[in-house]
Amino acid sequence: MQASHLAKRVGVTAETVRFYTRQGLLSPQRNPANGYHDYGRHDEQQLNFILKARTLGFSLKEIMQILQHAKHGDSPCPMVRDLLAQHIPQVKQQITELSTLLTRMETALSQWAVMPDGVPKGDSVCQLIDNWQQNE
Amino acid sequence: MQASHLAKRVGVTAETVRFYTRQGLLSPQRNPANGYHDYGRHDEQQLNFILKARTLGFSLKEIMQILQHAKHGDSPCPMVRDLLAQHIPQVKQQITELSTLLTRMETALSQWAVMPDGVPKGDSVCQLIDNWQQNE
DNA sequence: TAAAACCTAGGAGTTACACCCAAGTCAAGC
DNA sequence: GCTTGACTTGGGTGTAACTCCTAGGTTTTA
Repeated sequence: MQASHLAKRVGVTAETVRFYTRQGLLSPQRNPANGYHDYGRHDEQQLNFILKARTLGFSLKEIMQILQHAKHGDSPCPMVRDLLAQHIPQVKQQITELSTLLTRMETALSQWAVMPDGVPKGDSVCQLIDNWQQNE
Repeated sequence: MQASHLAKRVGVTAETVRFYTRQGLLSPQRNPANGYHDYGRHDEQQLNFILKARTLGFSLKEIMQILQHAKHGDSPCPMVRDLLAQHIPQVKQQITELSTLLTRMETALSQWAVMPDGVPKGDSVCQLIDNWQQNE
């Protein structure tokens, strides 16, 4: 199976398949006739694994480690649990930060609604921002 | 004023000051004696502007455009309002995506609590992920 | 005077791809 | 047999906002 064929089957671009291959996340055999990558059932399974792991927030680097663990015959499951447990507070943190940012943005926009535009003068660039106070 | 001095005054690292300078966001004069950057009151004002804009979610590229607008003598305020208004739905979208991810992660973790670790066999890498269903 | 602490320009590393390139391959139609 | 189009390959670039590092020059301090 060629890269684009596998890509279509699992619903990603051929670029992504080639990228994962270059990164060593997929290790297809070669077609000796032309040197093309030859993806098989195992590669498709592994690609699906990668995509599910991505959906759960694992990075490619982490997925690589999981795959290598598994190739050694070790159960990667404890590592997978640990990583996921570590990710959760990080995602919460990101959500908190973005929520704070959103509030800040909405507050600023509503404050600016009643402020006039100004022409830059002196060291002032934009009075909306220059005079904006970070009151949280 | 040297980079590290300005950096301390506004509360960023000297690296950041140098980075902004290289990017053209700051344009300090030069000390003719040694070729060092010489930051003045205007640069400090502009750096504070950049940092406030960053706090409001503006990218360096956008800040660059705002600064260039202002340098032309045009009021950047309408652009600033527009950009901020455009950013708000994007941030909301990010929050939504992260919240979905968080739910997915927490659901998986709790489901996995009652599943045993498995040793990789056949084309299976990690049964936790392999058998994980994306039911949302 | 020598070490410590600064400065400079430039390049690399971070993430997960997307896009582009030149060169080779292959199936189809004429 | 030949062209055309669609594929493949490896390798390189670009993305955001820095941080870190290098090599070489400068300034300050003991």
